[in-house]
Amino acid sequence: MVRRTTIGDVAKQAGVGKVTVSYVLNGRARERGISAATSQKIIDTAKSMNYTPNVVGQMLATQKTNTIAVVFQGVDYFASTSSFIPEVLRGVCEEGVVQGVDVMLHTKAAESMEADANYLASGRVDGALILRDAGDPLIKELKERRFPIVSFFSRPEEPGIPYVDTDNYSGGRLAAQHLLSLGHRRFAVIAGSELSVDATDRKNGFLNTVRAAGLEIPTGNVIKMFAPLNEPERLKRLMAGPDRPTALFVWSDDVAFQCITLVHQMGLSVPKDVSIVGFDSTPACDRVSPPLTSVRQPITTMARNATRMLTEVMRGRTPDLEQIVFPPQLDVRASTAPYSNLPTQ
Amino acid sequence: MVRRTTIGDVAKQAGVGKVTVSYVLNGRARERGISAATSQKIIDTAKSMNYTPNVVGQMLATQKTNTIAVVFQGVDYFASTSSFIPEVLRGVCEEGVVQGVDVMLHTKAAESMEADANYLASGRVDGALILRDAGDPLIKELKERRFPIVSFFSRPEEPGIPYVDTDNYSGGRLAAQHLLSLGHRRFAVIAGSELSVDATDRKNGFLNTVRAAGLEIPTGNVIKMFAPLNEPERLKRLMAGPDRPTALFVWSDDVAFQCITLVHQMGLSVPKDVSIVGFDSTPACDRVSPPLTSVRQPITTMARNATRMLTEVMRGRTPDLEQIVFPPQLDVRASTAPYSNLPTQ
DNA sequence: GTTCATTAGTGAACCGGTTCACTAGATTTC
DNA sequence: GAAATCTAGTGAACCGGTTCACTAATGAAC
Repeated sequence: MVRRTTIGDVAKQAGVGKVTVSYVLNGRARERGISAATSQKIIDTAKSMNYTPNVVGQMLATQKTNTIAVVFQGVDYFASTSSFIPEVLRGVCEEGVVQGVDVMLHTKAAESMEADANYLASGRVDGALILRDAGDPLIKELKERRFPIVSFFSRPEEPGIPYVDTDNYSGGRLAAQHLLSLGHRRFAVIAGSELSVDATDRKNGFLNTVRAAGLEIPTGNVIKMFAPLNEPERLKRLMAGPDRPTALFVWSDDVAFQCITLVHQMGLSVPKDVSIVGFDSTPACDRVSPPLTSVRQPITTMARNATRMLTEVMRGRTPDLEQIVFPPQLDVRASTAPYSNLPTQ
Repeated sequence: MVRRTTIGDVAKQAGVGKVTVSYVLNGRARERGISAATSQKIIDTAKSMNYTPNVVGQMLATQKTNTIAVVFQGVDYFASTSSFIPEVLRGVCEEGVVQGVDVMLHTKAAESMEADANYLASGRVDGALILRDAGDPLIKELKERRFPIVSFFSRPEEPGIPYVDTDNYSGGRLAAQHLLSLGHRRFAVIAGSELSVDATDRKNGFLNTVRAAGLEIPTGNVIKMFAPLNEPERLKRLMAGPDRPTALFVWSDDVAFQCITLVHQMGLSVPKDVSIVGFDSTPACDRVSPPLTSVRQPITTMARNATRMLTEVMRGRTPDLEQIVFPPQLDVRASTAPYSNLPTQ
């Protein structure tokens, strides 16, 4: 990199003080009573010298970086095959452009929570969008340090933290209602981490709705599974049993895709032998076979809202809403069908 | 945000000059002949005051941000349903952690190339990974400004620019050889942008290999298509014709997925009526039906290499290799089958 | 012909660090 | 015992901007 022209160079060239250059280039000429002639001269000089202000200098002086960080649970979040991540990032980036903030990816292999907190609060970013489990200590720590954060796709345990989320409980209920109305009576739930309030809400929404219909789901039919599938055996055993469920509610599309594959491997048919409902309803649902019925959350919109909310918090305004909770919708595709007790022919 | 403790606060508390604090905390105590006692006192004081250096101050003083930007063609890159983007980002982030650099997403709605260049060269990042068409003026401009860049997943037109890419021509050849060996004789190529050297290489590798086998591909059978599919009609018309191709080579998985859907919609079967080969071989290939045969490039590895290369360029070292070109591999899945002239039953 | 207001612009401090050149005292060398 | 070296540490400049408080010159008011 060659040495860049500084504000001082421009000032010298234009024959004014660098203060004046600063005011003019920041559009505060009128307010400071800088004459039109001087303004023009400065603008011309700056242009001819190809001057662009050094952003780091500005950051230090203004104590603002105009940058936000996106913090996921970990780097393996990027390993998912659904388009959840890209859609989140698209929303963040789009709104970031609107709000004039840059987006930084924070995926440090967090040796410690302290390290993460120090990193974020070290002045490099003005705020952070956080996708972490509800009780994550990082959230609490940052709140104590008064560092601006917005939790998204996760309703935090800690009170007083702004967040953007889907009504996951209703999402679980939608899935249950759909499967019940198709005549299903034996269910299994593939649940996510019990640390995630969101995954838990989905599960509970489903379970309670089924119970309200007078049915029971044996505890053995509630299985915890992540992508990449940790222990497919439990699901396999369950699906091989005599009273195997005829319908599965899976906490995420990504895991649902893998369940389809697994069920197919067992020689069962979806949806003839078993109906499957996923969660997220990303475009990938249309590409799998059979296309996956899934509870949709408006990922990009949610990400945009979270970003806007964060910029408001950063600017010291209390946002209009401290929480935004989106209602989910059910996208019915081909992976669910009416219950039939006819065996696969 | 509360006012944070500065290096001056620590110095005062410890009863030393702030210079001393700086040296000690940067591990240069020995080198500067600071006594062990003083060192320890400073370290203890810093810890007890919860001091973490202000990164922006460090950036300004050292003239280094230890941050790199990732620049895609545009924000719509994030709209793809294959896991290309997350895998790229995973590679970049993983290697970023190793190299100690932060990762910034640059997706400004580039009003002008100048604006992009100014943004990147404004001192906020030390270098950039660029995924742009070969002839993109941004690449040329940044090179002229001596701004450190590495092009990845694209072989730039401009000479002297380090890049990491796949041997796309060979990739096209692999696809052709596979389909030829299956007995196919009538092909179509779904090509990407003619501005992309990479997409063009893939196409040419395929076409030339087919020609070398003594076969011709009518120009009408080479169709340009992006995701989301711009004009599916041409492909539809082609597939409805009497001499419809029995094998398709598609420049990207994402578009290939959509081709499968489209072909299915026409009532044709994959691979019985038509074999399809994609490019990238992302994990999503296993989830679609039929699983997509695809030319694999090691996306995450490539991203990691590009990142490491960029940090070397940033640090003024000429990297060991100015270009890294990975050999592609063919992952045969179920979307390709031997040619048969039996109609679908 | 003072006083007051306006216009046009600047000096110096500040943001929070890093680093070079230098010093004061203690010890070693010859 | 004077010079040289070593030890432990610091002052001041610098990175590139922003902003407050102030000034000097001009014109208007009474």
